[in-house]
Amino acid sequence: MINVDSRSSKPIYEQIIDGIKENILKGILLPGDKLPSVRELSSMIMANPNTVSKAYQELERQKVIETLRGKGTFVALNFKPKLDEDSLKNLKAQMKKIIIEALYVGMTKEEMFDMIDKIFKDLEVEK
Amino acid sequence: MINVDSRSSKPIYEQIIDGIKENILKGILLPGDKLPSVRELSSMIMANPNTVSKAYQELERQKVIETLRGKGTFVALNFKPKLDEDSLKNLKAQMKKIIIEALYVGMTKEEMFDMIDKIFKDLEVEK
Amino acid sequence: MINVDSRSSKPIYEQIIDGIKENILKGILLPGDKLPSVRELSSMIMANPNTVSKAYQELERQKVIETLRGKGTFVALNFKPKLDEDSLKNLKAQMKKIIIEALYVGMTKEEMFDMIDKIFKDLEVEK
Amino acid sequence: MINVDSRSSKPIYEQIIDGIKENILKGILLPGDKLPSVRELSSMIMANPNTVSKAYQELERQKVIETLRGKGTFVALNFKPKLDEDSLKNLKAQMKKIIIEALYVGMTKEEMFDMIDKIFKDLEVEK
DNA sequence: GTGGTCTAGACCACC
DNA sequence: GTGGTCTAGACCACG
Repeated sequence: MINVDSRSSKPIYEQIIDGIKENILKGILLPGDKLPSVRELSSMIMANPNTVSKAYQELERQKVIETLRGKGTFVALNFKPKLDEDSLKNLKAQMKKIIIEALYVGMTKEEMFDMIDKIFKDLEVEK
Repeated sequence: MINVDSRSSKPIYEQIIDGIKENILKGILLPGDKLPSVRELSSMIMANPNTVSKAYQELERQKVIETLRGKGTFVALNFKPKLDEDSLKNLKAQMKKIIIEALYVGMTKEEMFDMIDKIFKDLEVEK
Repeated sequence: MINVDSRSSKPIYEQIIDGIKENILKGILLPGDKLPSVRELSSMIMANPNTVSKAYQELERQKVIETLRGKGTFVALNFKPKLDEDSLKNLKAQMKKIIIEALYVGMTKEEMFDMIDKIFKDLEVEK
Repeated sequence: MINVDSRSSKPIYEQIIDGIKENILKGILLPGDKLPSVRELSSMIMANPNTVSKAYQELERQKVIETLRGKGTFVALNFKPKLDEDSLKNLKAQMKKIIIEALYVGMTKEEMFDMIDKIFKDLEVEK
């Protein structure tokens, strides 16, 4: 379900966060679904429990998941996206960087849009 | 010319690398142009010479710039982008992450394409 | 295991790189083996941690070693040599220089081939 | 006659030294031949006179060339190669490094010997 | 514990 | 003047 690559330069806790968000977007995880416990997930992906815990905490901070004390962790029921200026600016900066990199390895604008289209299709597989 | 934010979580040397690449793409820096010396740039942006040096060395490794022995550092004359598989995969992964983030703050596909268009226009200012 | 001569004109970080590559070729270091940590190696060879770090980063860039986040640095499992034109040209230039030097101190072609054979034997000690 | 690449990481004065030695080995320059003056050569190869001067001094130290005061610089008449232990050790170390590099970009022993043969043929063109 | 980044300040080779 | 290397010592993110 979640792929974690300890060789990647991306921190493992970030990989977990992104993996869970991706599963929610794809509809594999639905609002109200129970997530594996910290211990379960940490043994599934061979990671340190502290690392999984950090990811869950961050997801909870972002209100993507909810912890019900004693019952476990669940995909939030009423997640409302909020588009604040800061995150928009941030996204734009990151996107800009990627575009510059892409131009520098020789990709054209068309190839980039194709790539993005593919990513969108990939995300809608299960919806 | 190059803006560096020492409070950003992005390493300073990366900001330098990205800034220079951006200036080249925009046509502000042309092939053959001399870059400020390590010491000059380091004092311009209030950073340590070693930090600037690291950025220059990485840019040279990528063949974006060239150093002429004892004369200084210059924008490479014949930069040839080469699209290797690794960097492509990497780009796609980063793009995916950003798209997921964008969807999570409520952006639509159209808004994303708009944003990308704006970035492209921004990069062509001087071309 | 790794000999470093601080009086040599060859930079220390290069000596580290070459030493590790040699140990891998000889089979003293096997794929997956853990390398000493930056701090360990730096104290072993009486060098600054930054110097060792630089060597490790260059080896990682060449995909000779891999770092696992927070766990340490390891000999890469699946190293695939790739023969690009640049490095080939470079090798030939270096080889030419050495041959010229050798002829200048009076070595014959045969003596050179003998020397090379010896080097090959030396590298296969543990294989 | 002598090719100098200011982009190369090899110091220019070394390129001059190697270039002259190569020309002598090839027979393009014969014992007793006059070399261009420092000023002539420096303007021919677009280098700083000091750099050419340094190269000539080093060649003279190695007894490869001789300076006759007021007359100019000449290829030495009676150059005798001397194979001392130090330079042999040095050559072997350099050769070892190159061989390791070559193995690391995937060359086989045969390909290396082929490469060396080609270099020898190249050096004997004019003999 | 691990490696990654940065600073301050030094020395060197090269041009 | 230029960049390249090294040291000493600090701080941080990550697991």
